[in-house]
Amino acid sequence: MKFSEFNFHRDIAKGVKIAGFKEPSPIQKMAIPIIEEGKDLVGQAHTGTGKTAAFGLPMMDKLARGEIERALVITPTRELATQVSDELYHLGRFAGIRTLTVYGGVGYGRQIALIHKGVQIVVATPGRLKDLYRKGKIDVFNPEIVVLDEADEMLDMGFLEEIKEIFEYIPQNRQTLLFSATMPEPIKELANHILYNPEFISVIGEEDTTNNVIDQRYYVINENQRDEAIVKLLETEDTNKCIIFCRMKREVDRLTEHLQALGFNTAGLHGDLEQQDREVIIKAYRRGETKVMVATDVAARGIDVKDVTHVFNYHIPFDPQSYVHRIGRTGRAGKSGQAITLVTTEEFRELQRIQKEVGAQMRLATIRGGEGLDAANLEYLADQIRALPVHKDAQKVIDYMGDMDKMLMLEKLVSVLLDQEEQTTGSQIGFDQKRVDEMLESFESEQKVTRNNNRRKKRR
DNA sequence: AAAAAAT
Repeated sequence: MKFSEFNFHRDIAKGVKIAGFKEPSPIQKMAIPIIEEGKDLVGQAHTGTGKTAAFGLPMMDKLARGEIERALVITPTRELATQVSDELYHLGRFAGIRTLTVYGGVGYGRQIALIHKGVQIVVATPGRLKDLYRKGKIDVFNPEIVVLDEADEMLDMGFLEEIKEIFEYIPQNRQTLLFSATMPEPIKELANHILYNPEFISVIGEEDTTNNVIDQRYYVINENQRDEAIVKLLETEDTNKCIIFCRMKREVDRLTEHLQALGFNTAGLHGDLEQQDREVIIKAYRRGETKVMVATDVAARGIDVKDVTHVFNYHIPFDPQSYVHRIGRTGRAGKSGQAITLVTTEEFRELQRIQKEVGAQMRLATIRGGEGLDAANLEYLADQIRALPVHKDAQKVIDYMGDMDKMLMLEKLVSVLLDQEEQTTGSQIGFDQKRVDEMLESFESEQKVTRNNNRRKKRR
């Protein structure tokens, strides 16, 4: 199937052609005819499926034909609003579609003036939009199509009340489209409330980014080894662009400075920065002028940057859902990606919760050349081994190895065991004695180095 | 408790 079969207005078709679009994606094939028909729609889809064009093209087609005069798109974050707005501008520029982005952190005057001047598409975040409607500043903006983008994210971020209020200001006589990656109960309820007799489409599963293309690893470290581990990983991994996620803004600032001091091409991003600065930083990152972005969860959702090879979780996120969104910044557009999480033994339960709750497939790994960094806690590793079906044999090995210096050895054993456990489903696992002997041998040679390193650290 | 989003 080709885009020409949709019979878009010639100026819209030109935008599609210049953008280099050839074959419509699954969601575009399904959504475009429904939207053209004027029906309400619930679309279940992740970012990166071609969602923006799926609603943007039929919407702008109707604008170009003069069938409608105004459309509204609501997105959860400012960055996403900018991104959607840019894409719509590029697709619709030959039809002269006037698009405006509306969000907080910038002046009111320009936004209000442009709306009164007659923009056709407003892409907005909930807070400022609600503010403008409530103050009666944009009574004139009565959209005939309304798109709720990433509705579940808005729910997660607590915008549901804002959304409901916004819909009180919008005429009932409209076409409403709701997109969401997941369909929790409150979203279904919202859909019932604001949509009329909608069609449902879903493209979940066709591009399951959580498990297929993203290789997910975790490293066990001590709390004070996070910086050291990140630096080592940046040095040893084959990275192009990468994102390091922290939990707190001041952590972002500190780590950014630290990495910059070490000569990494790094920028920090969080919500306390001026909106203008945020955009400059993202643009530079998009262009590849900065390679390492250190960020809070402000960058976890929706942002679509090409060629992000690695996502690092400096800390595991507070919210398990956030893990999925974070790692979804890599492995986009059919490319593979690496998701690496640093975790202390204290956080291990939380990591398991994430694995369970979102079905993430992570494996334990070791940092190349990072002796003394990985699996620095013997107790944790011993527990891991004890939890395995081979428990009895494992205990023998632990006893045999005895002291703390052998943690590297243990860690390797755990890796092997976990691998084995994966491969042999259901059956009892025994130690591969030959493999153990091999590892013991190689360990003997590494032991001295490790011991010396540990001693040096203790003295400090 | 964090961060996001209105100020």
